[in-house]
Amino acid sequence: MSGVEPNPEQRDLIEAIDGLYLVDAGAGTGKTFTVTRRYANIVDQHGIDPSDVLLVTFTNNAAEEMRERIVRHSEYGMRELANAPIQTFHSLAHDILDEHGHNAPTYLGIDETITGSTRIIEDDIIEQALFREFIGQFTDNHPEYDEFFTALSEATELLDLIKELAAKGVFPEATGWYRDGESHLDGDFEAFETLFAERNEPRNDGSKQSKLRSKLYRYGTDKTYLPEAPEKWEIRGDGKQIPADVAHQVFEDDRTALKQFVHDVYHSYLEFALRRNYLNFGFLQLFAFVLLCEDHDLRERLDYEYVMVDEFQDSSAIQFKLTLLLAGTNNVCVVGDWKQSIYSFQYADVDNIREFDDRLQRFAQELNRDADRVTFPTTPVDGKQLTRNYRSTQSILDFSTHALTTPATKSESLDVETISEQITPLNANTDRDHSHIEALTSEDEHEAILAKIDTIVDNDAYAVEGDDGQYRAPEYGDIAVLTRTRDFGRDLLDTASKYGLPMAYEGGIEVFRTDPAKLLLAWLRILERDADRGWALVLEEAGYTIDEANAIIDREAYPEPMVTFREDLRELETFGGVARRVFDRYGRSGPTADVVLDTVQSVHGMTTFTRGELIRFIEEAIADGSTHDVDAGAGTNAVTVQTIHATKGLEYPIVILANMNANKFPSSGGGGNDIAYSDPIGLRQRKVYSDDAHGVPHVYDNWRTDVLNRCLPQNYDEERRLLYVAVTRAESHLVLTGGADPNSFLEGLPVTAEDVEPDLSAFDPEDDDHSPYRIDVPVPDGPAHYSPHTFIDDDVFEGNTGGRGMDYGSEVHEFAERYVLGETVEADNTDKEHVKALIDSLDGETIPEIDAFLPLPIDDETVTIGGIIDLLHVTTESVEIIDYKTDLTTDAEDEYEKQLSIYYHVVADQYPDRTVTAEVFYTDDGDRREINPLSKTEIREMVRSHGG
DNA sequence: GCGTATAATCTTTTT
DNA sequence: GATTATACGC
Repeated sequence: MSGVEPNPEQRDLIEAIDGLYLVDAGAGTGKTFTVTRRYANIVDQHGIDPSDVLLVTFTNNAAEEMRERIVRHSEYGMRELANAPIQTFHSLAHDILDEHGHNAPTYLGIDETITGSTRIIEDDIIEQALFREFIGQFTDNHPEYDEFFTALSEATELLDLIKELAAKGVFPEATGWYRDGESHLDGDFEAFETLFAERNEPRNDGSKQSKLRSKLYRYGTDKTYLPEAPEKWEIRGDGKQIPADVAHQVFEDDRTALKQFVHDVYHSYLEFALRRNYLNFGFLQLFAFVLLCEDHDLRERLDYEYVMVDEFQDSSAIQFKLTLLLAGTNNVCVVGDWKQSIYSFQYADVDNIREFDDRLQRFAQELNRDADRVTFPTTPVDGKQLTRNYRSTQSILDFSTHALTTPATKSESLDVETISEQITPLNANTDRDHSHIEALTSEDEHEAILAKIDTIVDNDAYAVEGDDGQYRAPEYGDIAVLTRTRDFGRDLLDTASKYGLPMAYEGGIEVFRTDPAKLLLAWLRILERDADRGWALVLEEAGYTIDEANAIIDREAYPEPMVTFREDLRELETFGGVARRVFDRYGRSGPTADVVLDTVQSVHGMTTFTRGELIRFIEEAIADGSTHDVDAGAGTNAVTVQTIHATKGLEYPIVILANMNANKFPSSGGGGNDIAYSDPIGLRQRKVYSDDAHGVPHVYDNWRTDVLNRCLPQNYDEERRLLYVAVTRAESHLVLTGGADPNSFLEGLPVTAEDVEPDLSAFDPEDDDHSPYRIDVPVPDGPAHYSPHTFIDDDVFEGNTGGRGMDYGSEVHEFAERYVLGETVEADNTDKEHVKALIDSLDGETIPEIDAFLPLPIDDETVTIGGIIDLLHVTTESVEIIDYKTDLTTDAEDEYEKQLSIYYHVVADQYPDRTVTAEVFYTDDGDRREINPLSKTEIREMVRSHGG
């Protein structure tokens, strides 16, 4: 990070506060620093107050960081800035609607209102579930649209389309489209024709057919077209190009019915959402835009004296327009870096920054068509640059520019010169440049990465700069592995844990693909119809072999405790309750389980799902791989694994860019939607429903859309920008890795990949996660209602410490725990020696200090009794519960069995397949005594008689 | 050696 | 759906 004093470029921007600015701020150039100082400079002016200055960021975290840093450098304190408009577009839109948006929907002919209780749906899969419910109603009410639904493979495609239209500013009114929305749906023939002509140019000086003609080779293959569709030879022509008039033929199509259909779905869904009292992120911006557009008084009241937008390359069309509506003067400053625009799937439009001037004029004109909405002059736009990079060495910066000019496929040709001209070169702030920029490939890429990490850690050749400016050998925490896909990261994490290398995954994970979710799904399936698939997983989890499980399922002779558990679950009224009980039983109380629980509970809260529908919901969530953020609780010194998208804005001394493999990065393909939209071609349907000559319904493919799709060039620019983002995270060293089939990025970048055979002999795979003895015992979700000690007669302990002091017991217990964990501890008294001898004598696995609890239905309530098991001795056949008794009481098993019975049932319920025993271990004389566990009924009696 | 036709193989990111 | 590898013809 830059020092306390801004450099001249930064100072220039900090001081230029009046007027329109487009700032090209490359990676690591101290953007946040400069923006916060500029903000401080603006509010330090006489007569300007934080409420006059809008500062937009794209994440809430970024907003908070900005706020904190401004506090440090302006005369304002946190309290004064707490309500200042430093926020995301979404939260700003939310605030505006909250305060003034009650009737905003009426501008679109919707009678519903937005209230303080209108919720914001953040979870995609929940919105999808609601949307399916909506579509169910819609199809019932609109049989006239049946043919569109017949041609649609998945209803939620319509939701994606609606979100895209909302992000581009295309909204429906009661009848027709808001403002000039419809023109977007009709596309732009001229723009299309340009693309078409480009794609249709013959190659190799006219000797080779055009790309377009080559692509149309498969026209009609595996397709059914209506009879009036042209033949393949008519479309392709007989020369090197396809006939020019094909452009007209495919573009001109009657889209009236399709537009009407999309309009009605869109408008009804807006009504549905408001009726159900929710909005998604896109609708938030939609209504804020409409409100600011229509309510001139409000717009003038709300507008800001100064507007700054950070990370402008991440903005969508609607956000650009919102910026214009919110600016009261031309004191508008947008800051960003087109090279880091990687969020197009979130409707970010890189041309907002790359073609800033054009868009500014066009949007302002559009908005001013019927009223003066953009009241300030939109020229001149002053360009500024930040070119001093405080993050990386010069060799990494030089390397990074190649990322933007490397072909993504073997055949892609790029205009390297034109691209290079658009890149503002960055200069490293440091003269030191000892960077390793390396590449490797290996059949076993995961192992090769681990071996590489092992080479790097503690190696002075890969020295990194410490906090004190001194160079030191790297540690695990200095390294980040970045990947294109989550899957690769997760697999790598598994491999790392196998070899005991500290590694943590940060970012969203596919929560529903995790263990807790699968267990929940299994039990829901069992509840629903004793489904074999459910039992199979539950039995496997309990340690049954596949053969044993199959036998049990065939005979429907399910283990007693499991049947009891199933009946317990039946009693529960909510899905959240079922989920909680399942997670409790399996001791899944981590953050992942929490997220699953939250999601299930909110599904229950927002929808009217039956159990069957919930099962389908989870199945779909698994299939979708929908993700949620989970707090992974990363270790202090561990290698970070992230997707490239998740790593934006961060930096690491050493970056390993992994999974540089064909078909992975960049990924190829991507299926077509049944209803698609793009700027030049507008709204299109890919399939058309029609009756054939015999009156039998058939779905036909739309030949026009088939040709149109092939006219749109495949564009890998964003993949290159992703590559660029990954490379520019590195401060000092960079390693690129690939597998057996490396991609063309790895082959095209100026670095030679060495093929390696990973040597992992240095690793000691302790592998305790994969022990055959592994056992998980349920841990309490909160404080237990009772400790087992409650039931033990106090007289047993009375005066039996033998003068050794009250802490003696804890000392022995602690010794035992540490000894089991393999720490070096000294047995300095006879009790400890006895404990040591005991532990040494046990084969299999020993697990110390395990929380255990037993939920026990008693009368109308569930009483939970919980405690800590001192030691579990586990083999593949048996589990032995051992409780150390350090007091001098002997022959007290009758009392101790009350305590150990609790533990016994917890473990026995969990592992019906193993022989479970419980015993006390008198540490004073090393005597072991097995107890006879009380039955659950006896325990119930015990609790009742105790007054519980 | 070059161009065209055909078959085989892969298919994501998240505020 | 798109790329790449391969077969085949000129």
